[in-house]
Amino acid sequence: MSRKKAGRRAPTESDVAKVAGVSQSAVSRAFTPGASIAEDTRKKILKAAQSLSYQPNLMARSMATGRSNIIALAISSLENPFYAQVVKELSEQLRETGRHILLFTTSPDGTADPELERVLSYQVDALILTATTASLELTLQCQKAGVPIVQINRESNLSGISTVRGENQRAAEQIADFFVAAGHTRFAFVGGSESSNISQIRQQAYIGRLKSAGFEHVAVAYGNYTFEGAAAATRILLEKPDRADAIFCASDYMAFAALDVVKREFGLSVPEDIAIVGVDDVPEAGHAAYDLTTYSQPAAALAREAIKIIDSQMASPGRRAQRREVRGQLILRGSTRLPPQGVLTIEGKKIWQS
Amino acid sequence: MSRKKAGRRAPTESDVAKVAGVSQSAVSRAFTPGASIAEDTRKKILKAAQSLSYQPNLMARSMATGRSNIIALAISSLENPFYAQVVKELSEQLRETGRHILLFTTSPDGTADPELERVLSYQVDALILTATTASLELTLQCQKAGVPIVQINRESNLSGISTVRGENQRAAEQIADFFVAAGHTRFAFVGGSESSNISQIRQQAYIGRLKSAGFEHVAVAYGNYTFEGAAAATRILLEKPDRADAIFCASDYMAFAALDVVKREFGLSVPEDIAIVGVDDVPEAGHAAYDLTTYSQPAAALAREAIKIIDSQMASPGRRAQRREVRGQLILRGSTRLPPQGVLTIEGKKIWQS
DNA sequence: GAAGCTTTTGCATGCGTATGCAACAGCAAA
DNA sequence: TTTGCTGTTGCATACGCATGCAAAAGCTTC
Repeated sequence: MSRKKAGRRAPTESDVAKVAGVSQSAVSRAFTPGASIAEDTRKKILKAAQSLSYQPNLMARSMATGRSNIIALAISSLENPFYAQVVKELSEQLRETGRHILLFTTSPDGTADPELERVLSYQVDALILTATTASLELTLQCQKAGVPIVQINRESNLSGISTVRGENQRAAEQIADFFVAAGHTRFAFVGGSESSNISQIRQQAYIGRLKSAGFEHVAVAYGNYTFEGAAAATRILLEKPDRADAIFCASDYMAFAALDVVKREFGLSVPEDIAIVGVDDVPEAGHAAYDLTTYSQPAAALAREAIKIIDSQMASPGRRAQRREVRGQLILRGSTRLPPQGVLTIEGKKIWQS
Repeated sequence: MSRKKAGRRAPTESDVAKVAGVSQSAVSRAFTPGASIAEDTRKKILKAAQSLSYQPNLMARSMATGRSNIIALAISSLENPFYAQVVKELSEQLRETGRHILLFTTSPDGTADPELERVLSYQVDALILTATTASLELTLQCQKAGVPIVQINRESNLSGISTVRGENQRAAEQIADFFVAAGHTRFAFVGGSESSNISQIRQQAYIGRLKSAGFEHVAVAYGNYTFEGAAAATRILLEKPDRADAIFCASDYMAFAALDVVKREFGLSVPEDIAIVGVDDVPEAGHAAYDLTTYSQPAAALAREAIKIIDSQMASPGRRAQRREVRGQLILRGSTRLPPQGVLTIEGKKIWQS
C-alpha cells in the first residue's frame, strides 16, 4: 500500500548510503566524476550500489544540475535513407559522451509543428533539426533558454541557428560541369521544395554554371524530397518537348524515383539516353539496382560537426551561431556516362574533378 | 551571478502563480487534467502562463509522478528501411498521446550492449526493442522496476517480455506453397542470423512445407540481416551445384542484396532464371528498381499493437507478457513468375493465396 | 605534541512539480 | 440563523540528486 506493489521502488542514493554506511551526499559524489571523495569510500559505495543494482535517476540529476544529457532531434523524412543514416550517426556519436536522442518526427515543414514547440519541456541540452526548419517562435524560446539549435541540411536566415551542410554550391557546379564535359546538351533539375533554401542554392548554382557554359534553358520541377513527388516531377520533365538528356536531382532518394520513372515508364536507357545524378551518396546509390552517380555528403561528418557545434555552444553560451560545411566529391557510377577527361580512380572509386 | 547570465532561467509554476495571484499548487492543478480547480481560476492561470510563455518542466513532473512519458526504443538496424518505417510509425503514434521516444541504437546482438542497461536511469515508461533482443539482466531489472518490455520482430523465451510480430509461420508456408505452385524445384533460403529465432521460425516452416511437397533439399545461408551479408550469402548459394531457382529471403532488405547479386554478378534474369521473395513489403519493394514479391508485414500495425501492449501493461502492472501477431499477405511483383492458380487482384495489387 | 594545511565527510538546502490534508467559501436545506 | 455538503484553495511535504558550507579527519612540519 505505502509502496507500489509490483517490485519495490528503484533504489536511491539514500538506500545505497545506508548499505555503505555513509551519507547520501557521499554516494552522490561517488558518481560524480571529479568530486571530492576518498578512493576507499568510493569503492565501498560502488560495491554497495552494485549489490542493490542501483542506477542513478537521471531525471533527478537533471533537475538538480540543469543538464539532461538529452538532445532533441527533429526529423521529417526518416524514409529517406540519408536521414536514417544521419540519425544513426548522431545516436552513436552522442552515445560516446553519454548523451541520448529524444526523437521528434515532424512534417517536412516543421515550421508549423506545434508539438515541437514543447521540446523545451524536456529540458533538452540542444536541438538538432535535420531536414526541417525551426519556427521563429521556437527559435526565440530556445535562445531565451540558452538551448543551442543546429540545423542539418537546411539554411536559416534566423540568427542564432547554427548550420551544418554539404557543399551545395560546389556540388551543383561540379555536376553542371560534369554534364557539360560528358557532352550533354539538354538539362533538367528535380528540386526538393521551393521553400527549401538548400535546394534553391543547388538549383541556382547548377543553372548559373550551365548558363556560363552557354546553356540557357534548364527544365525544373519539384519533388518535395519524397519518392512519389520526385516520380511525378520526373514525369513532367520527360513529357516536355526537347526532352532532357541529363537530370540533376537534389537528393539520391529523389534520383531513385527518377530512375524508376525513366526506365520503367519511359523505357529509356541509362546512361545512353539520359544521365541522372543525385546528392548524398547513400549506401543504396552503390547498389546494383540503382548504381547512381552522386555527389557525396558524408553523414558521419555532418553528425560530427553538428555535435561539435553543440559542444562549443554549450561551453560558451554567448557565442554566436556557426556555419560549417562538410566536403564531398562527385562519385561516378553507372547512371552517367564518363566524360573524356577529369576521371580519377581513388581507392576503387571513380570520382570526377573539373 | 545569482541567475544564469544568458537568458534568465525558464519560468516556473511559482512565477506563473505570482503573476496570476494564486498559489503554486493552483498552477499545478491548472495543468493537471481532472484536478480540482475552478474554471475561472484555470483561465486566469492559463493566461498568466501564456504571458510568461511558461512550459511545464517534464523532468520535475516525472520526478513527482514517477511517469516520464518517455518510451525507450532500442533499434539495431536503422539502415533497413523496414525498421526506419517502424520507428517513424512508433514516433507518430506515440505522439498522439503525448509521449516521445528516447532512441538507442544498438548492435544487432543487443544482448551484449552495456549502454542499454542504463535505460532505466531515464525513468522510461516502457522499453521497445525492435530487431534486438534484451539481455536477461536487463529483463530482470525492468521487471523489478515495473517497466514493460515489448519486442518487435524478435521472439524471446524470457517470460515477461511481450512480443509483436508478423505472420512468420504462415508467411514462410505461403511462400513455399507459392514457389511450388509456380513450378520451381530447387529452393534456397537466405536467413537473418542463426541466433534470430524469427528467422529460424521462417526457415523451419519453409523447409517443412517444402518437405511435405516432396522437396527434401533446401540450400541455406545467412545474411545477418545486413545488405553485404545477404549479398555474400547469395553468392554462396548461387555457386553451389544444382543452383536454386527460387530464393526466399528473410527480409526485403536482404532480398534487395540478393537481386543485386543475382542480376549483376551472375547475369541471371529474374524471374525467368530465378525467383526471389522477401518479407516486409517496404516501400522500396514496390519501386521499379526492385519490383520485389514479398510477404507484407505492416509497420503501422506492428507499432499500434506494440503501443496497445504497453498501455495495457502499464494499466495493470501484474499482467503477464502478451504475444500478438499482425496479419500480412503475399504481394506479387516482378521478381517471381505467376503460378497458374491462386492469383487475386485486390485494389490494384496482385496477391496470392493457396 | 601542537600548529597549519589539505582532503574528506555530513548537513542542509534547492531544483520544479504533484498531492494529501486541512481550511475555507459558497450554497441549499432546515 | 444554523447545519451540512460540495467544490476550491493553500500549506506542507515528497520525489532523488547536487552542492555550498562548515565540521571533521588526516597528514606534514616544526
